[in-house]
Amino acid sequence: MFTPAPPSLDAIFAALADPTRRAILTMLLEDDMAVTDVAEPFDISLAAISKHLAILAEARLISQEKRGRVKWCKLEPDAMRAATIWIQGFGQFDPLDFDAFERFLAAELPEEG
Amino acid sequence: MFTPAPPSLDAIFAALADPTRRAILTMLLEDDMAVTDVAEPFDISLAAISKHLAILAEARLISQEKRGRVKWCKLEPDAMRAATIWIQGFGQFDPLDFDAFERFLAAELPEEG
DNA sequence: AAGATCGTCAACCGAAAGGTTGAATATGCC
DNA sequence: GGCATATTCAACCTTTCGGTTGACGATCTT
Repeated sequence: MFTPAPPSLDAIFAALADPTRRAILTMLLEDDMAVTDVAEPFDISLAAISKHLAILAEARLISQEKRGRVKWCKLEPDAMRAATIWIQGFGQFDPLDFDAFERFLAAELPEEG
Repeated sequence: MFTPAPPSLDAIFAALADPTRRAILTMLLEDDMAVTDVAEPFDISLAAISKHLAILAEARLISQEKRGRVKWCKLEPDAMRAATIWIQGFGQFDPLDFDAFERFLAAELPEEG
């Protein structure tokens, strides 16, 4: 198809809900990567990684371009921006207990590396 | 438990991945609501809504307080903020094709009301 | 006390998620 | 051509998800 359907918030948030996929996105922040290289640090099969990448691509969080036998994966920030925009539709949150928030982040973020 | 576990990004994004739950959050933006009133506009059973609310509460996107026989649901923006913070860890996205982005929003947002 | 209302629980269901393995399909290299 | 590499496909399995229904425990009302 020439004009593919826009990614849904369903697809975007669902894609982001999996820790493996979030880790993949973080890896792609560094550089574009081939599927095999994406798979390398994980303990799951290459086929499973391939599926994860398909889900990320479906949500348009990444794009995939095949050059030769290698399929390159590239971060596509637009979909993530769409997610934040939706969330920010919830308005200016009240200015808030930043200490508690920092503690929350300190506890949460190491989980992802 | 006195200090419940912090919500995981897994739970937050998974909670946001469902359109019914996003609609509920949007409703709660207006005002705190009782479970029955949350359920009213939807075509699914009260039990199903109750489960959705439990998932939102587990992710700490809402809190629930029982007063009398009524359980009040209240938006809790911290978890959403955590989600945006994670996403924004992806850095300053390149300034971008706003036309395309506007078109994307026009196509996507009506779905949620 | 009786009856209505609010909400959850428990058991069940079909579909989707996330994983596996083995075969298949391209492509690159000698 | 023949072999190795890169990736996906197909079939399968188990667990989770989103829904249903009916019974139940609380709580208000009369």
